[in-house]
Amino acid sequence: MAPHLPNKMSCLSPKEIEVKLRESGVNPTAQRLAICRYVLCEADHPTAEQVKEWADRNFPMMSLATVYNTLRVLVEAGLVREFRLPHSESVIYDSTTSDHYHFLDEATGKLYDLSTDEVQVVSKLSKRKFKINSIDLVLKGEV
Amino acid sequence: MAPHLPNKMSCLSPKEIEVKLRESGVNPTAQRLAICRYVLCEADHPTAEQVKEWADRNFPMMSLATVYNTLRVLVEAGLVREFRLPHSESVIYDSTTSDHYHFLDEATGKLYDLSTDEVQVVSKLSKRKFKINSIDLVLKGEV
DNA sequence: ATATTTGCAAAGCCTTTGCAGGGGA
DNA sequence: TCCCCTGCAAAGGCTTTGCAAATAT
Repeated sequence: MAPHLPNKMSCLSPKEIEVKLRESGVNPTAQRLAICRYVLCEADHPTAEQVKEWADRNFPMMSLATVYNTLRVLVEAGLVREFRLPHSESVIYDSTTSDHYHFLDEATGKLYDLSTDEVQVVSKLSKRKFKINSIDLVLKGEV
Repeated sequence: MAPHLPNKMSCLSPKEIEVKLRESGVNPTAQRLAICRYVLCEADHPTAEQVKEWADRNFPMMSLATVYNTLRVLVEAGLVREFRLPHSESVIYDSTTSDHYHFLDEATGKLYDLSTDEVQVVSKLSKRKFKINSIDLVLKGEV
């Protein structure tokens, strides 16, 4: 029923996450590892607030600033992408780093990943005039 | 060079704007007419701040709250759409109410309208499972 | 007279930043 | 040691809201 999740880094071990951080030039501190365990594996398009709530339950004493700082570090390292939905104020963090799109269930607010096989964007724009670097696509409707 | 603008309500007369407001169930006050003159005709994907700057120049003594309130009224009346770009904090108001997409020139920040002829979204999702109500598409790159 | 609308100021929400203390290499 | 990280609190940007005065019907 749900579209499959393209290239999501699901269920990496703590050790694998640590390696991943090092490879990306990020110092693997305890807080960063913890947030990665949640954001890269367990979470599904979380907001910073949801990460903070998770931390309060699973890694007490982490400040909100650290949550935001860590998420920014992960984004800069390319391990996570961030974006906003058109009508939401919060940034959403996405651990799926390959090209993909989104389907927003307007009834529940749940966000599904869509592969570039399931949905395609066809441009008839002159490639000489328009150089496309990336595509943000959100289909909105009901599942 | 720029893609053509689909269905933009360009250069309506004040009288036509007034009629449009009434038809949409919006009381045509002086402030609302003024903002509509800018947003529906002159402006190009303005933010609330840009509307306020325009008002300061052309319709002094209009408060920021009135700008926001009026924009919300216009959105609720369906005369204007609002959305946010993935990496911007500000809401953008769009007077083009027919289906269309956007191209963001990452070098300049300028936003172009794209018609659904110029760019198409092809869904291979089961129509039984996914009912698509609307599509938000932003191509990012350089012109 | 009654209902809307305006405008100021204050609050709200999400996010970032300054700075001091603390930890790892 | 030295550098980076953490965390608190304060500030920042954008938007909304409470309420009284002004306006329109």
